[in-house]
Amino acid sequence: MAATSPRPLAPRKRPRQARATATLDAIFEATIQVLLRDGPQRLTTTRVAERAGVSVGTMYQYFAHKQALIYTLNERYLEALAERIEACCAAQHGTRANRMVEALVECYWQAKTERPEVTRALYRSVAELDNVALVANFAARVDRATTAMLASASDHAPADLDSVNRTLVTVIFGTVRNAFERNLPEADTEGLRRHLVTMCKALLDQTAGQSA
Amino acid sequence: MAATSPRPLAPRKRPRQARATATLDAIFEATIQVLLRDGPQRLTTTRVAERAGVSVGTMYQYFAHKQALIYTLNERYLEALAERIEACCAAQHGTRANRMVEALVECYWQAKTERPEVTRALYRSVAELDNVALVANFAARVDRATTAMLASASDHAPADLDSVNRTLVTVIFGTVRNAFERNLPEADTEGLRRHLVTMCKALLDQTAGQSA
Amino acid sequence: MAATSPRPLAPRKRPRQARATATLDAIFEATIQVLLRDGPQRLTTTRVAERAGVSVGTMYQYFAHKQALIYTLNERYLEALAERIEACCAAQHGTRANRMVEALVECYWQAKTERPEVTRALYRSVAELDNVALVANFAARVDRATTAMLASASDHAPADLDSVNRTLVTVIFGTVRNAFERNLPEADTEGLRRHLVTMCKALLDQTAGQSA
Amino acid sequence: MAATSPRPLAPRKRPRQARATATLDAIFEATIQVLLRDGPQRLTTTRVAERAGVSVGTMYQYFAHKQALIYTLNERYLEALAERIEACCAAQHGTRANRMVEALVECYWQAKTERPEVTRALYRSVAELDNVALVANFAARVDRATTAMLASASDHAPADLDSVNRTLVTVIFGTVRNAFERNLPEADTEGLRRHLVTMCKALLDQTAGQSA
DNA sequence: TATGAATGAGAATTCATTCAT
DNA sequence: GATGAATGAATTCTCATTCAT
Repeated sequence: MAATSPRPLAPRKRPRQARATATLDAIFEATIQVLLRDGPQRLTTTRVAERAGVSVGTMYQYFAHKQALIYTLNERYLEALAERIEACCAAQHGTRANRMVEALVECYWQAKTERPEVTRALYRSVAELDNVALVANFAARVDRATTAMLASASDHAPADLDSVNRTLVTVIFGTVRNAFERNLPEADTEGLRRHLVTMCKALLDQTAGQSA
Repeated sequence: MAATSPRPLAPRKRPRQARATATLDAIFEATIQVLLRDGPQRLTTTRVAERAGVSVGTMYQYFAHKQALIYTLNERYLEALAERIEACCAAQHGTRANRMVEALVECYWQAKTERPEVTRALYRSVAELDNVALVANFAARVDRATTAMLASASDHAPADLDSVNRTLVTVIFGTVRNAFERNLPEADTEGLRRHLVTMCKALLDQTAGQSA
Repeated sequence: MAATSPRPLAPRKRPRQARATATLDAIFEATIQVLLRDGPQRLTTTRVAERAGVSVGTMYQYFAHKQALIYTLNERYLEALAERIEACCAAQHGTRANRMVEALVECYWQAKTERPEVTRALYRSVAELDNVALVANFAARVDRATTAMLASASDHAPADLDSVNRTLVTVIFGTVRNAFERNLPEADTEGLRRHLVTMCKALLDQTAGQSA
Repeated sequence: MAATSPRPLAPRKRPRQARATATLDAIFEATIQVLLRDGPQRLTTTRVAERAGVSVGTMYQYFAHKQALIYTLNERYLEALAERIEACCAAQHGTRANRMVEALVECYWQAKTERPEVTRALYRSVAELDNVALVANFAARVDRATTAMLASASDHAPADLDSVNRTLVTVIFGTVRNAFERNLPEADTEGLRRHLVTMCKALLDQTAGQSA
């Protein structure tokens, strides 16, 4: 593909027609399928196109190069995830901190577990690209949402809100990822999640400046 | 995940001569260097060989294929890490649970942070291969060590030791990984770590069956 | 024999466009040329592609691997040869057995001698692959054709048709191959052929059950 | 190996000690085994050495290069075969032509069938090298022996001895080879052989100038 | 003399990308 | 626009041969 450097990672065209959207969706879905079936090594443009039922040429109408495809796929996924988290946070505004943490864990866990293979596939594909910007951007968005949520807690005002927030997010996201990596059985997963909530609440308790 | 064909991943020959051991070490080190400098995409056998100062042919005397190289590299790393954790756990036998957790976090954090670029490089390279077995093996070893440690605690006997142990390990390892992924600045890292210890201790407190 | 792994030997894609058919033909012809010029040892994919005036990549669009190319080349050749023999046999239906044998020797000899270098090249290339299936298939087809022909002879009904047929085919084909291997001069070839016919007729005579 | 051209194909040293002879034998036997197990494509010096229980280095003490090994192997085999045929011919001196032909077929068939896999392996390996000289030399030797035998027949003097002899040899050798290639079952083999003898005798009959 | 580690040219194969139809 | 054949640089991997020990 056009080897201009730095290469634009966004999709070439914004879909205007329904047909284009359908094609894009098919391509994204195909990418995930290939990732799952063949692994990141065998994720080739040809395979994706074939699976998506379009020609390679068509794929190149939508993505200037392969990296752009993977990038956009992850971007899309993180975008949806971020929105979900934002919604969850917004919904908890003004409630008690404990409920907030419960909701956050629930929301994230749920989002990751709905289509576990997809989660797994994307975890692997991210290693393919220079994802620093992507992840940083996602993290910033999430931080903003969770911080705002926590700040609105009716019963809690930690001494260092940012720090506590960062810990919560890092611990929750990291734990979920590790659980995936270890391939924990369903049974163990449930206990882990309860423990995780417990631990988060404990952090809130111990970092509470003064109750409101 | 990836349907890697059942190719043997172990190294082809065990080094018999001193020269061979040196060669092997050079190859491993070179792999890490290339991984750091060029990223997993540009990790080619030629590049590794060149950097290691040997010929490609030599590399293939020791590794049946590229995957085997990456696999063995990770295996080696996890082996060393496991040993370190085992030593740490052994050293804490019989102490109080709180100290144990502190030591575990300290040990793991330290191990990962000593050569952060290496850690990062390996985190990325491991996505290249079918690492289920590798990770499972490492996890089992660590679980054994930490469980034994916790069971020996002078002041603590959780109702469900295995479950608590699993949570602790998952949360600690996951948090560290996520911290790496988010590329947290040194300053924030310190606070995160203190929080993590706090949370782990809290879990121990709340799951204590009866004090000894 | 050789434990060739069960890789599909059929061509990867059937040509759909005229361009593709031309490409395929060029590749086959180039393979024969390289085989003749450089021998089976120097039959490399690069050389074939170059000679065919296409890129290596193109070759790999049509053949999954080098073996498949050689296999298909031989298959094609044997296919044509079988058709020729079948036509010859069909043309002799109902004639006298002696004429049949004459025709068969003539037909086979002719087919092999038209482009002797090609014949020689293929005899050598076939050693490269696990040709059991190929040869068996060809043999079965030929056996069917010659048996049917002999069975229709107006003047002859051997006690054991199958056995006689097998001998005739084996002797004729084997003799021709050996003549090639010994690199017999044109002059000697003529006599050999006459003798061969004589011998085949003699076999018919001596195995005749009863004349019709 | 030393790339002098034309390269000497004979073994580097004539074995003087028992040890050397044993090593040579092991190498030859290993070559055949590898040929059978892995096919001519995978016949590598390393594999042969390993199978023979010697180092590659040692192999290169005996053969200047791989071609020399294969060449010598075939040479050895053809040498033994020629000797056998010569002995057989000598033993038939002065007998009747029919007996001669019977003996020749019997002898050749026997020699090829004793270790059929070896025969098969060598048939394939010959394609690897420029065997014209080798085969020509063998053919000449055999021709001399069989011609001399036939010339001594008590009951037969063909008009054109050379021509008849050539035919006999070509037909017999070719038929046997083809039988191998077709992988004929034991049962069919027996009938084929009887037919072959019949045909050879018929040729003698029909080319007899005058009985002695 | 024997060994087997090292070599590196050369072969097979892959795959992102282009472009004529 | 869409297609898919063609491209060829880049990559993996092989193996005959050498040479220090």
